[in-house]
Amino acid sequence: MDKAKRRVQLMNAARDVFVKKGYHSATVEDVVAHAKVARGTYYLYFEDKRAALEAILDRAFTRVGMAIVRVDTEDAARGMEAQARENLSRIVAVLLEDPASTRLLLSEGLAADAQVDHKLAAFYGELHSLVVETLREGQTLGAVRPGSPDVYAELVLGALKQVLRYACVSPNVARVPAALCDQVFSFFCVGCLSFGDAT
Amino acid sequence: MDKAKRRVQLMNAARDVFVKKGYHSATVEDVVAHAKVARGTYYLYFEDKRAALEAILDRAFTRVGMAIVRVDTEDAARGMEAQARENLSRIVAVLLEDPASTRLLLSEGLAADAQVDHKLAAFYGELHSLVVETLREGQTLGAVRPGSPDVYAELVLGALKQVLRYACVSPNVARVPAALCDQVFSFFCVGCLSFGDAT
DNA sequence: TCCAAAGATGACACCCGTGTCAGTCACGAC
DNA sequence: GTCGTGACTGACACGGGTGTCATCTTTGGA
Repeated sequence: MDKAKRRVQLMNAARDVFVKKGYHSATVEDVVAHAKVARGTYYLYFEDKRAALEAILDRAFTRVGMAIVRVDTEDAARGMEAQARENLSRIVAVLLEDPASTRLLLSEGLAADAQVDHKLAAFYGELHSLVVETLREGQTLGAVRPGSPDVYAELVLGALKQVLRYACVSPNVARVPAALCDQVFSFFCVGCLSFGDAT
Repeated sequence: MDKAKRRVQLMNAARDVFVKKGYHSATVEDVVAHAKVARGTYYLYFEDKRAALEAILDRAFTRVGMAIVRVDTEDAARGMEAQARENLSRIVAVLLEDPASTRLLLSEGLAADAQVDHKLAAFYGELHSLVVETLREGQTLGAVRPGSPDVYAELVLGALKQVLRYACVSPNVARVPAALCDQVFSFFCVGCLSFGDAT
């Protein structure tokens, strides 16, 4: 088995173990047991326990990054709404492809190692900025309602994160990603309450 | 200093330390140092490290629980919209009162101890059920748009959690809770995108 | 003033996970 | 066949955090 393969094998074992037991309760011993490999082997591929988690997250970052395409306001052929909608389904599709990694990606907070937390925070920070910028632009074009873009960004990202976490945990929801995306998108467009316009 | 006071003192010290260093990197030593007390004293008030976190969360659960008032569909004097809005501001107010505890409450996931995670999951599970039930009732009354109540519940809770986490971390946003609540409520009512109705 | 009881202390022993490293194994080259 | 290289192994030593407990301190009642 070549080096890259083994590394991936260890990453996937780590991913599964981390999801199952939680990063902290999981031991390197658990990981190598799951990968059917000796403890020493792990350290040939990763510096320490954290390194595997970082590798898993980096892989997830890359995947998500590739799924995001900036909305082109000039492209008349594909309306902004359609582009936004497609972005959403692409992102959802990518994240549901590997639910275990997604769960790790979404377990932000006081969770893991300080260094990893920092990395996650940076990722979400960039995401936040991207969304804020997009929303701001949308506001000048009248496609986004007035209001603080920062707050909107948190609302949108939070809703999305939570629903994806939910979908990754109870996979029956994830059976029909299209339906999920539709409801999420409609939620962003018209909310869920039908009281009069509540500005 | 009486027993109850000291217990609260230790809880608050633990809360601050846990938020600052993260639950796992924080040691009991850190907690007692912050509380200006000896290590042994801690164990007079809590069985182990986890117990303090559990106590903090229990306190937070209670506070949130008291802030939630079931919407009375019969009460003509106070419309449902007003009641919902008041619920929102009450909850936000309570959570912003003690940002540190709130951050711990919101750090769901693969984070802390398995037992604590279980407790948190149960709390959010109940919250989810409550929201789902409310939304379902709202749908029969035409106050909630059609769509899966489960998905709506996750979207609403996720958005709320994220925006509150944000407010607890960067307190400048929390300066005007009323404005925050307004934007959140409007988000739930009409979304943030103003494309045509996107069902 | 003295004593008892409750509260507080911190040195200590234990545990458990980590990371290392000297040795084994498998495989391809000659 | 045998030699060399690179992957793999797992026993071991180390470190750091936990929880305990024998001892000290404080308080308040007699």
